[in-house]
Amino acid sequence: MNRQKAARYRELAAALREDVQSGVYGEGGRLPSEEALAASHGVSRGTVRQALALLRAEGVVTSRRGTRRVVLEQPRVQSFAELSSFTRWARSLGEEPGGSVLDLHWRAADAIEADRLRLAPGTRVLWVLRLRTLGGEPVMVERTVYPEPVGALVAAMPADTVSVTELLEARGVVLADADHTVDLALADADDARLLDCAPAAPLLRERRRTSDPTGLPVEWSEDRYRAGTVAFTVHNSLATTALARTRSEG
Amino acid sequence: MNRQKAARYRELAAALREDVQSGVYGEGGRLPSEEALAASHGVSRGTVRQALALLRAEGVVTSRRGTRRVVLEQPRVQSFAELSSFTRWARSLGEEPGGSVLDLHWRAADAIEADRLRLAPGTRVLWVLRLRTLGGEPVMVERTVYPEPVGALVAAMPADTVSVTELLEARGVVLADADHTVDLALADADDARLLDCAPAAPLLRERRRTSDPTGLPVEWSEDRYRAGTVAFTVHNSLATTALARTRSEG
DNA sequence: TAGTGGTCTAGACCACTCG
DNA sequence: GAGTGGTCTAGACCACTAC
Repeated sequence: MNRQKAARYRELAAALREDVQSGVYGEGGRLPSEEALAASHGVSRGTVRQALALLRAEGVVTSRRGTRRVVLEQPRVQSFAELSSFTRWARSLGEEPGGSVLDLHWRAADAIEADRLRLAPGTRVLWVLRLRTLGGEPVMVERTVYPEPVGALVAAMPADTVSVTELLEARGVVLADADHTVDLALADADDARLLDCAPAAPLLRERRRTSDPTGLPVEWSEDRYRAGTVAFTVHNSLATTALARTRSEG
Repeated sequence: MNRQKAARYRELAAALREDVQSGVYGEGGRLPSEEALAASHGVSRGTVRQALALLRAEGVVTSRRGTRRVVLEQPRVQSFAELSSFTRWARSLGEEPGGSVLDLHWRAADAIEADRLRLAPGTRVLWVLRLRTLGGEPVMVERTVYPEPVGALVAAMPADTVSVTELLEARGVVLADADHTVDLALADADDARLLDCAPAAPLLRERRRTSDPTGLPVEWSEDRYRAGTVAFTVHNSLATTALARTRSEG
């Protein structure tokens, strides 16, 4: 099928991640030197460094010239896959994701949509309105726009499709990049009705454009979360950054 | 002073970033091959790859096996330094940052603060309340807690210090990692008074812990932005992620 | 001063894209 | 099949930390 062997450095990163998380070195403890890791895992120092760079980006370890790497507090990290898919995210939380398509139709892209999807205004796009639930409770209203080829795939999906993202991937659509903007919005009439909140109630809004490996936009979405249901967390460092979405602490 | 020569790959990244942004390759255009860049800049391919990895993380270019790298839409990227400092961020926007310390005192850390700063509960910490303005308009209320050594530096600062972060850095405090959580909060009485909004008005909340290169927490802060003034944006890809804060469009 | 991570090189092979 | 980026190696030197 679609299998391929993982790179050595990814395997190594996974192994080290597990060691760290099972407390082999202890929080605040020190990792072995790169040289030592290279020897003990039978790879070159370069490969060890690639693996450690991943852990660094995830906020699992620090790194500083002159000293061994230090184990940080356990971060909550999500893979790109979990971020792209509400369904995957919910499952990784151990919650039951649900959702229903409330509206779906083709229409001409307005100026904003065209800009976001890098299309000419007026190009045909598929517009979809979905309600997302977590354990049966309504949590988020999702308004998504798909360009022509992807939209056709979405439109052809059964009405009760649980995860659009997963099905798209099964159809060969590859998601590689996403731009998220998080801010605040007020519930409109639809939001209020669907999320069971007051009109003009504050919602956490995430707008997102996802692209394939070519840089071609695959979807543009505006998601509105009921207050207190989610928070977005980002770990960032001098070198790199990692995004996650969490269940709000309330 | 504190100067040091930048690494070759960072210089190269800066040069390429500039080329891309000045449209040398055009949006959607293709970069020269790694081999070609190595030759033309007189470095090895490894160094070129380090430089390109930076641009990849920033969302400036894509990368895919088998094809030249493609120029993406211009992303708004912020350095870690701009994210750590309200003042630097404001300046990079061309806006005039302002701020005033409204309250500042030593006290015993409560359970939450102790946890966030990885201290024992009851440890002495410095608590600071600040109002931040952009072009004279109140924009954000900042409640920050500093552990002992850093707190002493902050407490010793002149009351009209513009940028606490910059002054801390000048005093030798190095910021290396930050964890951000973005969600929604409702204005309490203080917020409402300071931000000139209604009590219980929705605000965009950012909670942040910043650490030094050792992994030792340096500050913990809860910032509340008036609705419509800022948004947080994140670019993330299969490999990496980059965070930014933007002036809200609304 | 010894040990460590950061940078850089030179070369190799592989997996993938595209004409 | 030619060209490209992804992975991996082996070795070198440097900057910094900590003793």
